[in-house]
Amino acid sequence: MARPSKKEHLVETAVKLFGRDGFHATGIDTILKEAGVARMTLYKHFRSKDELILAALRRRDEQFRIWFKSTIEKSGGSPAERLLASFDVLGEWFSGRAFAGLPFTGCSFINATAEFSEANHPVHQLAAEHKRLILEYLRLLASSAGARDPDALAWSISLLHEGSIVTAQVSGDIHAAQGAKEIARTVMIQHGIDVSVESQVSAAAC
Amino acid sequence: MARPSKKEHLVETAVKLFGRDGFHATGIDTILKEAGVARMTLYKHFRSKDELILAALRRRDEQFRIWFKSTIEKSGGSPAERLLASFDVLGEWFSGRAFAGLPFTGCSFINATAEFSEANHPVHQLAAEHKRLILEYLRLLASSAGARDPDALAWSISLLHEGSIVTAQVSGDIHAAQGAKEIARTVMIQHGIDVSVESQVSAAAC
DNA sequence: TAATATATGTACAGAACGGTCTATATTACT
DNA sequence: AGTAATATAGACCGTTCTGTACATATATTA
Repeated sequence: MARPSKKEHLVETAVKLFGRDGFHATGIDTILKEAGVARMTLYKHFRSKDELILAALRRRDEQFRIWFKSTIEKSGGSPAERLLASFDVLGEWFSGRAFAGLPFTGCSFINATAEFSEANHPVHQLAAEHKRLILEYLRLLASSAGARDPDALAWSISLLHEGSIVTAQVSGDIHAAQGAKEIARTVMIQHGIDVSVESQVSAAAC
Repeated sequence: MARPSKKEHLVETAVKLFGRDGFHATGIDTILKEAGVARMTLYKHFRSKDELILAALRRRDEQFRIWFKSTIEKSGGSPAERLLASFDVLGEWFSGRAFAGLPFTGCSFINATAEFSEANHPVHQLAAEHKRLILEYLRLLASSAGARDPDALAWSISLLHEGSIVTAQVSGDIHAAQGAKEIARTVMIQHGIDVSVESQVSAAAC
């Protein structure tokens, strides 16, 4: 039965509830009830709750990175402009307008390391891998943008991302993304990239 | 009994275990056993686990801010140099050399908002207040340093702090603090503050 | 010494936890 | 149509969870 859905729906429900309430606070029963899936169906597909957590995070990684990249690409600017646009995309996320209107509750991977602090734990490692993949994408943009040191620039942008995520999460700061964007602009100039407002305006005018 | 106050010891044990394993994953019994305190002693002092969580976070807030400020002051430089020194202090924290050698497991307040995402929840509000108090201190330094816009500079430094904390936590990046410090230097220059290496060297030579 | 807090161990309540088992229903394939 | 595989609901298991009850013990202070 239901080849096209039950497992998927289960994982997506898990993504939502783990993201909102955390991993330890969210019980199996809650997920099953919300998803409308039988108990044994879960244990047919996953050995344990931990495996469901891993599956949910893998799904979230895929979902987030696809959304993140494609939304940046949609802005359609130069690589340098895309680096800056990444902060606008974060701002969309913080506002709750992305991801089916679900309220922003921070980055699930940062949150995961909060609950699984051991670096060796599969959940923690998955979180680290997620950040690595995002960093890789930023490195590509930094390189294309002609940065003197693409690794260093990508790393800095990533750090600004994390800072804005946490600032929005903890302090509810609406402008966390825009503030971080201004810092990014300064950093990019330091890396020999032209990010003058004029170049952006002219690009938008094209 | 208990001149070294059982209550104090209980709260400090709670700080340690909540910080390491998270709030929901840490049971009352674990804390009681580790602290060597009887069950009823806990419930004499606190109405519930939630109240113990709040007490632990209040203690952590006090402990951390005192350590943070005093360690910065010890560096003894100008306000501008202290803003930069804050990143060295974070680096000490990340390395695990601070706080009785307990391994770094991220910021307990960021972690708290991960487990209590509702902005109205007392735990979340306490976390926000902690960040506010740190920001206030940074504002003081930024102002003393002669920043053109002390609020904006303090906010930026705070964001860089958060970014380095999360980068160290998730990716185990040893150099997160030093990297953030370099960005901070750039930002401070942008705010009209002299942070040339020469001024630091000469200050150190005095 | 007597009075007063405070801390103790243990047992227990009631709910929720992760995970298993079974018996039934539904599907896909021959 | 018949068969084999799989999804279903829900009872059930042992454990752990927070929080309570009670009777005892210890330490300060008057």
